[in-house]
Amino acid sequence: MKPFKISEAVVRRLPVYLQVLNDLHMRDVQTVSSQELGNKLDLNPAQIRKDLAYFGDFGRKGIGYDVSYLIEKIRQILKLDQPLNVGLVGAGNLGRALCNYNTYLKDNMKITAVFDAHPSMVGASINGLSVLPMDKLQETVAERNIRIGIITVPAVEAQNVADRFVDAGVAGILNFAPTILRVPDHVRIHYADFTTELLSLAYYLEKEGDDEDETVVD
Amino acid sequence: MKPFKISEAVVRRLPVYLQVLNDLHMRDVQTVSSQELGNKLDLNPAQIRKDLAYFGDFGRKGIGYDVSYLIEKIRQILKLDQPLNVGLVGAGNLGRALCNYNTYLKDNMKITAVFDAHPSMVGASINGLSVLPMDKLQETVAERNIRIGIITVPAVEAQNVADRFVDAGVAGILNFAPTILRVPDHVRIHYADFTTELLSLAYYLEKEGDDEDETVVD
DNA sequence: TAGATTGTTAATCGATTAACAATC
DNA sequence: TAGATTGTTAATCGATTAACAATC
Repeated sequence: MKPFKISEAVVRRLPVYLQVLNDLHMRDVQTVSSQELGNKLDLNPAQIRKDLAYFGDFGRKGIGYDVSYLIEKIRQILKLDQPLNVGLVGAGNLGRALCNYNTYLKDNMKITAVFDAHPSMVGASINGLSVLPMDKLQETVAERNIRIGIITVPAVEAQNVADRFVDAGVAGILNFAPTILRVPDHVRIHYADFTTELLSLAYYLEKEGDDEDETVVD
Repeated sequence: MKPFKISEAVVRRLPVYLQVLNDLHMRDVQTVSSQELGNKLDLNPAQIRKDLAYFGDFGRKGIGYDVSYLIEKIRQILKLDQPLNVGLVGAGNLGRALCNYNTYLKDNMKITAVFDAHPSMVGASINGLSVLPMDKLQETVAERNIRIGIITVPAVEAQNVADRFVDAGVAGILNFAPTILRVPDHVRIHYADFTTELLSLAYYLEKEGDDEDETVVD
């Protein structure tokens, strides 16, 4: 077969599949069908099969998917089968929360450096990491082979931090600040701004006392 | 015109428009065209015009959109023109971070109660709020008219907390735990799991030493 | 008036779903 | 073998984009 591009929608579902599969694995489930996965995720089974089939023939007709094998394969696809070092700028509440989440980002992906522009914050210890000053960013990214930068600073400082990460040579950025950032094409940027989720959630709330499901405009 | 449903993709873009418009407003920009908005957001101008036109005729031909007026209108659409109380369960690092973000969730949307199952955490003060025990959840949601619940507890406890929120009568839930939750149809649930964003970001990183933009499979 | 830009229809594009032969 | 379930093609659905008349 020839190379082809996988759509973002597909890639975005892979971590979700992984989540459910890890859960099944923990509960010693050996095999799962696209039907069962679809039930758990509220997705069409055909879509799940199609998503997985982009990357290979992972299932067995009449049987389903071997849970452990599929976990291994998805981890390979997401490149989680190799070490991936992450740096974080902004040692505030959110930054500290993410550092402590480190256990959740299974094995190979790891926050290995934390930076903060505030002199008073430098030297503090967060989950075993000593907070570094911003002027150490460039060299630390190189030394520790950091390939992803996480931004947890206020919106006004986010672009500046992004520029520093780009200069230092990271390949991807995850931005938690509620602002759009400009980065060169070769750097991939994802947004994790919960305010977007929260505000769009407000749209769907019924007026108090209402009962209907439909969202309407007249 | 007759009632019709607005797609999720459209609703999800509204908060992003609001973000950029607020920024323009702060910089005293009076008027903006769909072209300019499109440049800032990397979106097609026609898409922006179409999105806004679902809700009304907010622009002026030959001129563009009045920034203040459009902000007002989008806030109305998202129901941010009325008070909306939010409760949060899980006073860990992430929960505390969100409480401190309170200033970001402009004016009307506000975290007005924080709960935690840990007795040692109860009574602690977070950004002016005293942490309440879980058995106060039901009555507090009613008393303070809380309509959205935020979940920032570990994955294993998330479903239980969601059930409590549902029983207490919230209309929407924002879940930060990396797990899929089951809620009745009349409760709207949104996910703010950053691990999904982080793992899918890993997929797009070039292998070290590579240079090309294309993501391929063979 | 001439230039700009909206609101909207029609065309295009892409993603989801249904259906089914292959096969475990 | 009979039942189950994949991988994949074709059909459907929905979202994005282009184009342009209306009009400021």
